[in-house]
Amino acid sequence: MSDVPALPDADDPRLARIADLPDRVGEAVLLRGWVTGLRSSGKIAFVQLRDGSGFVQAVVTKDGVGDDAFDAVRELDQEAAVVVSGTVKDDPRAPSGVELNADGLTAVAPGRSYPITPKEHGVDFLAERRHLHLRHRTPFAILRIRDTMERAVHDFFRERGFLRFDAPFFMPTAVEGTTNLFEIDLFGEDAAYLSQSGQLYAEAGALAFGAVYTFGPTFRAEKSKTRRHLLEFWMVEPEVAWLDHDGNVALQEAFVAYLAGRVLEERRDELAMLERDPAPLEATASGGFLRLTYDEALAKLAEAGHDLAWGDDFGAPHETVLGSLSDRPVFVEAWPTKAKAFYMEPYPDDPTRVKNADLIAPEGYGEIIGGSERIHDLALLEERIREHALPAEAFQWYLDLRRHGSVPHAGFGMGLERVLAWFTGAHHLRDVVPFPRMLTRMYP
RNA sequence: UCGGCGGUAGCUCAGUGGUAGAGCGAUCGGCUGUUAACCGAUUGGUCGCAGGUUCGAAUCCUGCCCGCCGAGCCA
Repeated sequence: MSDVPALPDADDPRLARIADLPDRVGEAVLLRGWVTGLRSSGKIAFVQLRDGSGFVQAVVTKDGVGDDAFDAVRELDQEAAVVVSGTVKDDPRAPSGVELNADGLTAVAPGRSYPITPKEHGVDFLAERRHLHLRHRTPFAILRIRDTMERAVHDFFRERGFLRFDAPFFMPTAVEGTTNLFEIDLFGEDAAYLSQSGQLYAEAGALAFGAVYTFGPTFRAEKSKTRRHLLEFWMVEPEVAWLDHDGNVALQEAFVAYLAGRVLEERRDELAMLERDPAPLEATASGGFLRLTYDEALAKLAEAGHDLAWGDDFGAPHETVLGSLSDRPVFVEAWPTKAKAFYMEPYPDDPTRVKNADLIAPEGYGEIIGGSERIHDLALLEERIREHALPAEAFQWYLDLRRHGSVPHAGFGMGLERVLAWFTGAHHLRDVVPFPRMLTRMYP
C-alpha cells in the first residue's frame, strides 16, 4: 500500500479533536477527519471537516500551501479522509467560533462518489444508507443525546442504591397475554420468545436486592407502522420492594426530570443543532408533573370532544389531547382494573381500579412510562392468572415470590426512544436509534 | 389486518391521452471569505412490475410488488 500517505504518530502532541479546538486557539494542530463539503475559488478553498467529535471549517489558500497542494485540495470529494495541519483561529464568522488556517493537507482515502449529497433526501433513501447517514449532523446530535441519556439512566439509579439487574431476553412465555411476541425456534423443542419486558424477573430481583433496574432491548411483534413504534427498543424497568404507588409516581417524576436536566447540562449544543426548543426540557427538569385520575382524564377528553365509555383504553389521539394539557409529562392514575395487566394491585376500597399510572409526553409523543404497584397477595394473584387464562404452570416461580416473604412492591417501564424522540423533537422513533428495526426495515 | 397517499434522471419533484421536464448533484471552466456559495457549460431515463383499452399510455382500466402516514396494539 505504497500510495497510503504516512499518518501522524498516535502520540503526536499536535493531534487534536475538533471539539477541543476552542481551547487551543493559536496552537498548531493536526486534525484527522473527513470532508463534508468543499467550496473553492481560484486562490482560496473552504474545506468543511468532521472528525466524529464535531464540525469545523479549514481555510486553505494558494499562497499558504503552494500551487500543487492547492490543486490537490480542490480535487477532494465528499467524505474523503484527510489529515490536516494548521493553526486554530478565532473567527466570529464560524458557527463554532473557530476555524483552522490550514498549512498542509494529506488525502488518506477518497470519498468515491459518496451518495448522500448536500440535498434533501427521502426517508427510504436515507434508511437504506443508515450506515453512512450516521456521519451527518442530525444523527450526530441525536445519538450523542442518546448516549447522555443512557449514562444518566445508570447514574440516576446508582446514586439511589439500585442494583443493575439483567433480565433474560429469551422468555418461556408472555409477561402479558395480549401482546404479540417473536417466537424463537430452540432446536425444535419448546418454543421460546424474545422478551417484551423484564418486569417479572425484576420483581424477583427487587425481593432479592431491594431495589433493582433492568436496561436493555425489548421486542414487540406488533404490526405497528407509526412514528411511535419500533420492533426493537430499549426499556428501563426499575422495581422496588416496599415501594407503594405514590412512591412509584414520585420516583418516575424524579427520574424523567433528572434525564431532562442531564441533557440540558451536557447537550445544549446538540439541541441547538437540532433546532430543538429547550423550554419543554427546562419545564420537565423542574418536576411538578400534572397528575390526573383516569376519571378526570375521561372528563378532560369529553371536554375536548372525545366521548369514551368508562373502562375504555385511550388511543393515540386521546393521549395527544392529554399530553397537551401541560408543558411537561402528565400522569394518568387509577385505571379501570379490567383495562390493565393482571399483576396490578387494586385499591382495597375500590377493586375496580388499580394503583397504576401511565405517563404521557407532551407534543404527541405518546405514553413514555407505564407503572404500577404489583399484587403481593398470593390468592389474588392466582385468581388473576386464572381470569386472564394464563398458563399457571409457567407462573409458579412468579407465584413463589408471593409465597415466600411477599411484600408490597412497585415499578415501571420507560421506553427510552419515546423519551429521546420527545426530547430531541425527532419526527420518528427510527431517527433516535443507530440501526432501527421496523416492520419494513431490517437493512442495514 | 384495515384506511389514506405515493413509486418519473444519482437526489427532490413537476408532467392527467399526442416528441421525457425542472432544480439540485456530478463533471469541466471562472471567481481571495464561502456557510445548501455564486456564474457559464456538459452529463443525465426499464416513467415500480405484468397485462389490458387506444391510431397513440408516465397519463385510462385490472392485478401484483414496494414505500410513507395513520388506526388497532403498545413503550
